[in-house]
Amino acid sequence: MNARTQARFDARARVLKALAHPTRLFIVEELSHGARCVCELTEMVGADMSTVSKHLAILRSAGILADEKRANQVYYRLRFPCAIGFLDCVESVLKQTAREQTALAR
Amino acid sequence: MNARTQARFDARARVLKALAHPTRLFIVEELSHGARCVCELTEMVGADMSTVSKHLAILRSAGILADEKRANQVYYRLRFPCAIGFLDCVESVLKQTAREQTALAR
DNA sequence: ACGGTGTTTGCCTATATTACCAAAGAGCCA
DNA sequence: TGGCTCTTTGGTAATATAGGCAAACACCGT
Repeated sequence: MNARTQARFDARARVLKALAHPTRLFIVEELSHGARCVCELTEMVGADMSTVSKHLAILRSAGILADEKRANQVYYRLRFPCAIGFLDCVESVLKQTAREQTALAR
Repeated sequence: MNARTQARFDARARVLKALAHPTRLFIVEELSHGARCVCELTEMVGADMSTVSKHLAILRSAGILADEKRANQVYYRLRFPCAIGFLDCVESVLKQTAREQTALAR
């Protein structure tokens, strides 16, 4: 794998890594319904606000979210709705795996 | 976020985490062209075979790959071709980000 | 059974990630 | 301005991930 190829896959992996966390996926799903501020997301996630803020920063710097300041609140929104279609594929992996587990248990 | 929701997102994150590594993405792309044995992939990746084997094990246990023994070689194949359409979305994030970087540099 | 090839596993070290608390910033409004 | 709310940043400890080497395994062909 040459340097150029390596760089291409590094970039892709960076985006996926940003998504590869339960809390961040939850946030992405929630934002697919519309923009939310940090305090709303913190409430829904149920973790420390600093923790949620860091998760948001990770998603933003990966280019997945955009932020916008309104008064003294910061609203985040999803920049790539395809990130959701995305998760449908993940869902199909999970469903299939579950089906197989059931089959094995029989 | 209740326990049930948590579990749902944990499961999704597990699949994404399996994909979130440059070498593993490279493997997934390569396998989208057909099954390959560990030695072929090792050659292409250019890392230790034990390292590649571990990456394959991660992808397999996430349900993304299936393995099949032929003679004394193990062939891996992609179980979810949608994992590729998947990456198209990632690509769109990257392209957009690149475009913005260019705009900023002007 | 034996040697050889291909693959996986165990062990170890280096590095990365995560979560919380505490403190610093930012911006509104009285 | 000063205080208040919302958000981000820094520090830290616990945990997870990654890669290579060496050893174990698996299976073919003689």
